[in-house]
Amino acid sequence: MSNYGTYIKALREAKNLTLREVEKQTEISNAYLSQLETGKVKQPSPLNLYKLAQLYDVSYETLMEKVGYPVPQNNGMVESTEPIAAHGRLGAVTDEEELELLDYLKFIRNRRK
Amino acid sequence: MSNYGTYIKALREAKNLTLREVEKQTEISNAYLSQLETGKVKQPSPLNLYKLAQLYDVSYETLMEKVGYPVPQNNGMVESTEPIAAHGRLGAVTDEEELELLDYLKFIRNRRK
DNA sequence: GATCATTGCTAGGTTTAGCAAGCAATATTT
DNA sequence: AAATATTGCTTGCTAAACCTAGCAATGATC
Repeated sequence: MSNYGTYIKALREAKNLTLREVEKQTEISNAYLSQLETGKVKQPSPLNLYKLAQLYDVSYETLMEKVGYPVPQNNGMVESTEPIAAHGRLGAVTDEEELELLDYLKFIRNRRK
Repeated sequence: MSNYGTYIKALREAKNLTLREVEKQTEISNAYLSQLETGKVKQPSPLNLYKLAQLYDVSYETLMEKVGYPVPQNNGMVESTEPIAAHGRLGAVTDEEELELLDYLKFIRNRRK
C-alpha cells in the first residue's frame, strides 16, 4: 500500500489550500481530491498527478514514485525499497520526517496572521 | 486522439510476437492487448506501459508520450532569482523557511520516542 | 478434404477512476 | 445567539480499465 494520500494532503495543507481551491486550479473535483487524500484511489491518472505536482511545486516524478508507478530515471517499479528520500538542501529525509516537515511548514506559514 | 495503438502494434509485429506471447511475458491479457492496439483504451496504466516498453525495447517515456501522458522532463532544481531555495518534496520553500526546517529537523532527530 | 491449433478480436462481466450533489461539522458574519 | 458560508467528506452514479470466455478466420497436420 503506497499511502501517497497523506503526502499530497500534507502538501496541500502546507500551502494552506482548501480542497475547493485546489479544485478550481486543477479542475479535479474536491470530492475526488478528498478520495485521493484518504487513500481511496489506487491508480490515479498521470494527468491528475501532473496537475497536482505543478500546483504543489513538487516534481511530477516524485508524485509518480509516491503512487507506485514506474519512474523513468529509476528504471523500474519502486515500492519504496529505499526509506530515504534524497532532498534538496535538507539532506536525506525519511518519509516520516517529510510529513512532519510539511506539517511544520504549515505551522510556520500560519503563525502570523 | 493519440493513436498510440498502431505504434505498439507495429512494435509487436516488428518483434514477431503474437498477442498471446506478449500476454505470457507481460501478464496483460491478449484481449486487452488487442484493445490497446485497436485504439479502444484511452488511458492505459503506466504499469502496463512500462511492461510493454521493456518487452519492446523502447523507453518508458516514449510510450508515455505516445499515449499523451505528461512526461517527466528533467525539471530538477532550476536556478532562479526567486527566493525559492528548494523544489524538493516539500514544495517551494524560501531560504528563510529552509533554515527553520533544518532547525526543526534537528529537533525531530534529537527527541526521544 | 477433414481436423485441430493458432491467430486477432469481440462480448459480457467486475472493478475502479472520477464527478455531481449533498451531508454534518466548523467557521464567519450579522 | 442565529443565520450564513466554508470546510472535508460520503453517497450514488457513469464511464472506462482490464479480465475470462468465446468467436470466426487462418494455418497447419493427417
